[in-house]
Amino acid sequence: MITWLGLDVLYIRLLTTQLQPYMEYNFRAIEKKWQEQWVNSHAYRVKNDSTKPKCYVLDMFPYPSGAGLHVGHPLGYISTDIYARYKRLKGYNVLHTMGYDAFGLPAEQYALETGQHPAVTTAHNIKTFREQLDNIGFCYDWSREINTSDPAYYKWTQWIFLQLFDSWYNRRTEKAEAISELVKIFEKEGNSQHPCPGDRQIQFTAAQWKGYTEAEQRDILMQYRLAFLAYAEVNWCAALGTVLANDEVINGVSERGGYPVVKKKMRQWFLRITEYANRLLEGLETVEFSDAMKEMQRNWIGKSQGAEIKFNIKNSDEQIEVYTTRPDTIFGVDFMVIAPEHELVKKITTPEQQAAIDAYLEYVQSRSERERMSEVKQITGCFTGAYAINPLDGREVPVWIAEYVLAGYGTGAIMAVPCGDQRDFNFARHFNLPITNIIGDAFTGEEANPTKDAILQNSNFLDGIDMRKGADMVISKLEEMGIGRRQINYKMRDAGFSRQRYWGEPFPIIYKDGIPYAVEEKDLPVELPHIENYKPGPEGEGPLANITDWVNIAPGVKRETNTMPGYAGSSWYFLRYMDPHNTQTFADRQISDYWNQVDVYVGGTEHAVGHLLYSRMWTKVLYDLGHIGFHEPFRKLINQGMIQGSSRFVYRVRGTNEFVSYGLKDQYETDALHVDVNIVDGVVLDVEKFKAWRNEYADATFILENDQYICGQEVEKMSKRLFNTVNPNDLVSRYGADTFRMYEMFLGPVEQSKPWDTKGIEGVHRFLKKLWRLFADEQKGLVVTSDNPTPEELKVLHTAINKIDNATNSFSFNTAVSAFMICVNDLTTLHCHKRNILESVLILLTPYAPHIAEELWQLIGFNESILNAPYPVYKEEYTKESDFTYPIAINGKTKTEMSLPLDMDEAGLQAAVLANEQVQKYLDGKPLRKVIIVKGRMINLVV
RNA sequence: GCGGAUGUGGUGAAAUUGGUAGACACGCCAGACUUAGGAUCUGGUGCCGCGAGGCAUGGGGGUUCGAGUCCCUUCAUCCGCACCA
Repeated sequence: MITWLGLDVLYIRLLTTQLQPYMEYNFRAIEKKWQEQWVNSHAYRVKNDSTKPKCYVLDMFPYPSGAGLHVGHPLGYISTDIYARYKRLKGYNVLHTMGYDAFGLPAEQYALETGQHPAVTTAHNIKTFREQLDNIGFCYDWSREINTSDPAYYKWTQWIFLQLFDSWYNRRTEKAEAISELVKIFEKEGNSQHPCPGDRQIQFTAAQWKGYTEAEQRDILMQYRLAFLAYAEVNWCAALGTVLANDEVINGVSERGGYPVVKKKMRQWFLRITEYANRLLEGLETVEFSDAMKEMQRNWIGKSQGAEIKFNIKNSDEQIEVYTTRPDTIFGVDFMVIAPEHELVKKITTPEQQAAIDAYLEYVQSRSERERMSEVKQITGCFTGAYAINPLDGREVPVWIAEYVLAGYGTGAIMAVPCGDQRDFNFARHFNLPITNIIGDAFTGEEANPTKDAILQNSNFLDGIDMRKGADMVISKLEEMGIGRRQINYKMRDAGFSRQRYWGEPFPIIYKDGIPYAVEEKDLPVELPHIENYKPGPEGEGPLANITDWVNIAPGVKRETNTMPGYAGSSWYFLRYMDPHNTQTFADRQISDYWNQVDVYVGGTEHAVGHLLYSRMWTKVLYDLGHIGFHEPFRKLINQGMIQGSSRFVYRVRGTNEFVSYGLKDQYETDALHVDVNIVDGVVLDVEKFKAWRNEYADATFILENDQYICGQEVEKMSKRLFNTVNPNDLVSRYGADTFRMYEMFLGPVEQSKPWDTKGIEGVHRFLKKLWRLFADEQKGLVVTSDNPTPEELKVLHTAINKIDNATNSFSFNTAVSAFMICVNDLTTLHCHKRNILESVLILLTPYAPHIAEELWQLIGFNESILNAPYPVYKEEYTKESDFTYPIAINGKTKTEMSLPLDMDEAGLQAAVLANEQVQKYLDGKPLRKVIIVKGRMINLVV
């Protein structure tokens, strides 16, 4: 009987699907069909010229990691995809592209462990990423795909590096200029007009310049170049024979293996980004970044105004130069602190203190910079035995070294004013140093007071003077005495640009007798040689140093063996998309003039100070040198929030293979173990899948509650290691790309971070099915009519147009999705199947759910793709109301409401409200004190 | 320690300029249809209260006729960092 019926139903189903093959929402078939169609018709090819206005919409391109794409990646990609499609419908020529930031440490690390060449794993990972991206139906112009590890791409990364190498920053014209121009200046007038940014001590006349050897001249030029060589400390791990990133060092030992890590000075490349500090700061005024983002960049650049002051050392010819933002506090200086790395340490330490200083230096050597920054409560330091002399009153104060003063900032030395600076105060307390109070009652003796508004005391000629005024007086006095000067300082440091690694861009630099020269342009790219062994070279050099045939070009001629850091390729990739196949230049000037700035750039905040500052700097350099016509790369920036993982836990009873459900776990001694979120439905574990998940769990037993195993949960970073990653492919195959796209948007504002939760996806899927039913009925087939729409239907449509247009334009995609739902719900209630209404709905929907929109568009008879349809225009006349339901409040609390004409004036409204019985009841005869009427908003009666 | 962000129902969230807090969803409850349903549809759902009503946007204070929104203060959570003088 049951079989009979079942077969019967099946038969009818088959019959109907054969007769009306498209009448149910078969998203799998629809999405596959249109994705193929779009590829075949080159639907997303973009031309570099058009009569339409241009719009450049860009994602931060991904590093193709082995873990593949997780649901966090597409959040930003879907946003830009919607925006790009929206702008296209609005009549723009839209550049929307994707590529891969393919150089990086993980691939090299993997190669070290497995012997697999990074090029091979990278290519494999890119393939995976591409498949995952294609699944979601993005409108990228894939003919413009780029890969930073492709020689055809990094040829131009190297070329731009050479532009930096061949340039200097002219502080007079405030822009980068060719080194050859600088040489002409030196030949004419020496460097008196252009003090050396790398070393202020360097001063010479034209005659002296001409007398220098080539080596000497090039040494000097190196101090001016925007890409330059200098010595800097790196984290050196002797046991691993390699240099480590800060991340890889934990508590002074290597993360891998736990070997000791010390600092080692190495000659490395730097970018002189500090010369651009002020322009990077000013440029922020011209771009649309969030205030938070601008604030972070400003803080990173860290412009401060202050003074440099020289202190003599007692019984010595040496001087300590300090930078301070508070010259007004100079009479409150109770001691000096210099960085342990400071070159003066050797010179001024007294014999009695030598042993203590040596011991302290050894201690500092073991401390990572990160530790020195974050461990504030631990106060350490050591007295050098030397005394500095306050230049204004001759007071002698002890000179200490301490790790809280860093060599890289300012002059690497500070004058300590314990009554005004908390760190100095703590230091003085800890070492029992006397504290001079120069701010009277403002200083309690219990903590420092960094005020700028006190009246100075105990301050010699500044007594009774306001601090702000005092600062100026001190600077003038010091300048007069020739021992100090006003100085603007930036906390940003020059950017380290060398990595002792294999998987990065080789430098286009050769050394002749130790002097660096640029590789000729015609010899670019300097290709990364293929190697079999990824082990580091001698003395911490990169693996390239091992390839002697490659390194040694001729006797006395060697290649640079460092490679460029991860951010090299990403600092200019947005330019390459414009003209990706050009072999003559990185991007044709006419084409980059056409596309100009990226109009909207979307990516995570983690790049706030790295990538975004570097790419802004590179853009400015290329602009200065005349290669492009704009000096800020990104006109508008949207920061997508981080999708966090929502981890699930099972609780194993200690020493057994038995797992106890969350609610009962406290009755046992258990260990919490991460379990793959993909085998958990909500918090309910699929026990069978769990057993199959890993061999060790095959025989697992369970203590259930209500016949279910309930998992614990916690929000953590989404990571393969925590088994909380969700692959978009799984969701796409279950619900379709359109549902997935809309669900990611429906989750909340793009900018907001939130844990991933698949729960609500059903609601979005239901919405699309409901939309489908406005067009087609499984039994009756297509139900769209040509009837004229009613005012009510037009109102629903135009309310939706208005809301969705505005929401899309302002990246408020979550509210747009809800507007779609409201629209479809309303049309369903109205039984509206009219093409006049539905056509517009489909166009509105195209950016969000392009596959279903295109399918229905074709179903209702269009031959042309919906991708180029004209965006509906909102007409206010359809949504206008004549009445408004006023909330009536008494003393600010809403008590009732009244529907009144919108054009009624205030007097009329007041009369109508007071005449209302309900209102009279609430007023209860109390005298009216005030009536507040906001037309079209609310009415408030104050009694 | 510094910098940035975020706190609204059981959950994700919504709320132009200060003007009806909780739209839209998820979940849950009840019901309809159905052999069945992880399908579809209808109704309900912030909290307390039988009710009138009261209370609600992390806590406390303030400005205002009116505050999720503005100001002060405080707590919690997340992210970043180079103790930046």
